[in-house]
Amino acid sequence: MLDIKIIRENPDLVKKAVKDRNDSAPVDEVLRLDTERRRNIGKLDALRQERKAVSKEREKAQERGRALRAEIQELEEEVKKIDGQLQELLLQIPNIPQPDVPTGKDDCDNVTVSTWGEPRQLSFEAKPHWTLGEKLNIIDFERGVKLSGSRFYVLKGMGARLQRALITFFLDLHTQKHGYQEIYPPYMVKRECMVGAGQLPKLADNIYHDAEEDYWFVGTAEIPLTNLHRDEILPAEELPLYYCAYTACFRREKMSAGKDTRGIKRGHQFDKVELYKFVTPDTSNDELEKLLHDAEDVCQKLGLAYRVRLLCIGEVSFAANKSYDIDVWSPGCGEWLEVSSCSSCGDFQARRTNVRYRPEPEAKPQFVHTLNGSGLALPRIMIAIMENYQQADGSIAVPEVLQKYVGAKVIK
RNA sequence: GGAGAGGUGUCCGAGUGGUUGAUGGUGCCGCUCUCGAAAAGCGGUCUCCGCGCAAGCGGAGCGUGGGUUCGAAUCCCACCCUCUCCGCCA
Repeated sequence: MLDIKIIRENPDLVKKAVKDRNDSAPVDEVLRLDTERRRNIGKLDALRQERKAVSKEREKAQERGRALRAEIQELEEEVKKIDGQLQELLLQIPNIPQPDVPTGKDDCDNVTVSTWGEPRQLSFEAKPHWTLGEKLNIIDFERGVKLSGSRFYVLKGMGARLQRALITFFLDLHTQKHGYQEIYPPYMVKRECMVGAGQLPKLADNIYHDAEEDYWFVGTAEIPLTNLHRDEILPAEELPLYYCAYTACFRREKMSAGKDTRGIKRGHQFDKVELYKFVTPDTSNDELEKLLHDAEDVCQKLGLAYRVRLLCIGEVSFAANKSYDIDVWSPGCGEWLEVSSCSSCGDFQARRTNVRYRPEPEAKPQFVHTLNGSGLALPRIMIAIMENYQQADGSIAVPEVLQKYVGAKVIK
């Protein structure tokens, strides 16, 4: 959520951001309601002031009191209505991109800012992971479909083991080497958490939801982590806070119907280790770079070639003001796989969740800045490992850092 | 799910219709005292909204949302959460 004052004072800046994102958020309507709201609050406060004075005179002024009550109630309802509308619209306005975010509308306009390693050349014809997975009997697509339908699969034996090894490896690396605290959050959260993280109201179509209890299934650990300190004023000395969390992630993938239906690249359920930071505003730019490096480090330790892309405005997600993607090359399916997306959200999420800190002991509380990044997404990295480390006989060599976690040097 | 108890400021804990943002203690900050520290004393110390360049002025907030009243932390209704016991269960 943006500061209403910023919208009030820089309407053109906000409108440009909305337009560049191909969004249609109603900025003018927000401005109109804001004016309306302030006018009514002025009136209301004056009436309440009078009520206070009148009520002190006890029985003497009951008649005036009754009239005031009616007037106040009417105005209160009006203000409440306007407030509700304003709030609803405010929640629809996306974050304003940072100045160094390139213009553009799709993948083609993203800018590759760095690369690491050489895309692997195999001396034989690379097989896609779905072929390798079935041959090795570590991914069972048929039974996944039998249990839950399309976009589900079952990991078996060393497949399940490899995934578990990766999760543990990621968490160990981030907690022991990068300074993150491990969190195990709920996978289902309240509606207000979805709103806080910026998933609702906009992305409702893509979220699984239990209507009876109004629980919402997380599509990323970013959601519970964003809400971890909801309505808190954090002591300045506790910042920055670095958290990492492993969770399952659930996504309806309605927007991507028919896309990536083969293999394990895009399922309704997948696992991910997420990195999340609460920081002071002056440090958030540096923190984004550090976050990116922490995610890159995982790829490097796994020996996977990758490129880092700075996303253009059209590709930056609703709550973010700047994002980098990490794409890993995978020779089997022959594509760059997005294994991580690292974003800075400024105070956008902190406003929605009301997370603040006090810069100085007596100072007024200020909103913190938040950042998030995958570290990393499991299915994509599984694909990359299987396809990059495949051998001519169809077996898969286990990257050295993973061997102690997997308990084997080769999956065959 | 059933029965009971309870939700007030950093925390503890008063307050059951009328200057109560809210007694008191505690914590925190400043000052006094001291060679220094402790103790003691004095003062300050919540958040949000509106108006204002600012100083400041006004409004709102006692789990949440409604209601009664000239006036509600205090009365009424609904819901949420915590604790204890019972039931059920990984």
